[in-house]
Amino acid sequence: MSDEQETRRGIPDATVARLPVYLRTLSVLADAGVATVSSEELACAAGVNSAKLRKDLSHLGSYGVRGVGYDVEYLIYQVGRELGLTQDWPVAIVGIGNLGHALAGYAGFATRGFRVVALFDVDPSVVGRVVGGLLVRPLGELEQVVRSEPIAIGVVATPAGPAQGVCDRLVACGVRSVLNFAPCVLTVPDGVDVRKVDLSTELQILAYHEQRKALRRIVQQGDDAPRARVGGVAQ
Amino acid sequence: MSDEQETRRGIPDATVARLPVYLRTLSVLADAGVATVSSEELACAAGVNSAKLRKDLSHLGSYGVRGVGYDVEYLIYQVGRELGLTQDWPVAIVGIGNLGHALAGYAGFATRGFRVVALFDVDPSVVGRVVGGLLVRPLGELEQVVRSEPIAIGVVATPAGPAQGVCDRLVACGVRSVLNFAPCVLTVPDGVDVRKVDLSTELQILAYHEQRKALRRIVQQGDDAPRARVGGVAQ
DNA sequence: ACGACTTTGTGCGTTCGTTCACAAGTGCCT
DNA sequence: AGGCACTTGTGAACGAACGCACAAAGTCGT
Ligand SMILES: NC(=O)c1ccc[n+]([C@@H]2O[C@H](COP(=O)([O-])OP(=O)(O)OC[C@H]3O[C@@H](n4cnc5c(N)ncnc54)[C@H](O)[C@@H]3O)[C@@H](O)[C@H]2O)c1
Ligand SMILES: NC(=O)c1ccc[n+]([C@@H]2O[C@H](COP(=O)([O-])OP(=O)(O)OC[C@H]3O[C@@H](n4cnc5c(N)ncnc54)[C@H](O)[C@@H]3O)[C@@H](O)[C@H]2O)c1
Repeated sequence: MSDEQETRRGIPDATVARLPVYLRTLSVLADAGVATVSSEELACAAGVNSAKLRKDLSHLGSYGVRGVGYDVEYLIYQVGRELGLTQDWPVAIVGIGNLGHALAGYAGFATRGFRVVALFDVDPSVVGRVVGGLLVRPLGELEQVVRSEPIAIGVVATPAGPAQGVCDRLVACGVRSVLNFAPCVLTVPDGVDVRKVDLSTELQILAYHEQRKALRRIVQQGDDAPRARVGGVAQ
Repeated sequence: MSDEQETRRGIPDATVARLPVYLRTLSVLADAGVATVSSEELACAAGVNSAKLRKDLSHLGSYGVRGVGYDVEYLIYQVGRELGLTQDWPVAIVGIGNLGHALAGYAGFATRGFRVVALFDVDPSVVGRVVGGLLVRPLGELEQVVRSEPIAIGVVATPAGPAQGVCDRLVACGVRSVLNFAPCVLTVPDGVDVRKVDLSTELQILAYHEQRKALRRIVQQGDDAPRARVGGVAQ
């Protein structure tokens, strides 16, 4: 497998999704003063299989040393570079409600090359206020601001209703990466990436497994105190 | 495949992860007064392939009618039942900071069978306050409350440092499903499910693709221009 | 009653991802 | 220098998931 292939084809999605986990784990190790780490140790700390970790890292190049392991600092640099974290990515957040407030004030953004540079909302009682050190602007200024600041990533934290419209406006201004918190499917043109963070979905997946575990327990033992009350159906 | 097999073996993970999306899409259709829907229509609205949708739904049983489609209300009931949403799942949130506030006040919880029944924090300036209609309790009361209320799902919204400790205490009280917002890997015994919501990871994945798109654009800059524009392909 | 039409449910080939197992490479110790 | 202990990187087998394509099964109009 040539380097050119790797560059052209890109890294498998499943691997890309795990790189941030490795990066965070490596940072913890670095802070603890660890200089080198084996795939076994790192995999354990990251909660994955060690063969998978080695294969993942092999997509970036041969940065390990056989018989020794990986140099923590060097690997942090390489993973960060692959993820594009050596650049500074300007982020705009639209919808400064409960969630938007939390996002705007989140320190975890800045520590990894992401910089929140603009906040937007339509609510007159929110517009003009300062949240997380930034002024909340009226939605009408979106086009102007997004075009002057080179916004790379748009975060949609509005209710589901206006989400598609907001997304369309972001895309029209050249934003090609969107992080969506609204519980709806966003349709975008080719070349634009959307990722969805959906709390309800996560809870429902947990509920499925929880129900399954409860069911199995009943089948096996016949008598066990249920942890959930059977109640009214909520839509 | 027999129904018993299906019940015993469970539904593929990939399918379970999509069921909530179908459910939400169906709810929107129901609110719009749509009585029946074809797999093609529903798949389009949910943003998936129609064959995939049919295969997903086939795991629940044969609830469609050939030549017609699926009855919206009936399918909502069946999907909800499979996900365990006919039950009421008591939820506890630990860590009522920026994010915890947003979660505690989130209406989307209640509408889907999840009921936040307890909030915990260690910060004296937060403990005792009422957030989202609920009293924030000191962490010391966790064991007592989680055992008296039959908490099914624990949400960890503390910083990464105390997250594992909080998780351990929840698990020790019988909680077998945990939703983790802290940027760290939680280790739990067998039989306990953990799902992680990680904003930084999502942003980093977007950054990877963004960098890739920028790179490709540079490579192609000398060549023909037509590819540069973002096309309006409907999907 | 019947045929044309619509749509589901699924068998099957393909692609993608995971895991095993080991050869090849590296450092250390004698 | 040479053997030994350790670890990486990867070929290969396996398994999960996807999507095409189509037969079976139903509806609807006449
Ligand atoms: N709060 C949570 O814990 C949580 C969890 C999961 C998902 N969500 C989702 O995240 C989104 C935001 O949640 P929230 O709790 O912050 O809701 P919210 O109602 O508190 O905030 C929404 C904000 O968006 C603003 N807004 C409305 N229309 C807008 C528009 N067209 N352009 C710009 N801003 C607009 C509103 O003025 C408001 O400030 C919702 O879609 C919600 O379903 C929230
Ligand atoms: N705010 C965001 O947008 C955001 C986004 C992604 C991830 N996160 C993560 O979610 C977590 C919470 O974020 P936040 O912004 O709300 O942070 P925060 O500092 O505002 O809130 C943390 C809360 O946890 C409480 N806490 C600390 N130790 C505790 C313990 N042992 N037991 C119970 N409570 C404890 C603190 O008193 C505080 O109220 C963090 O791990 C953060 O990295 C936050």
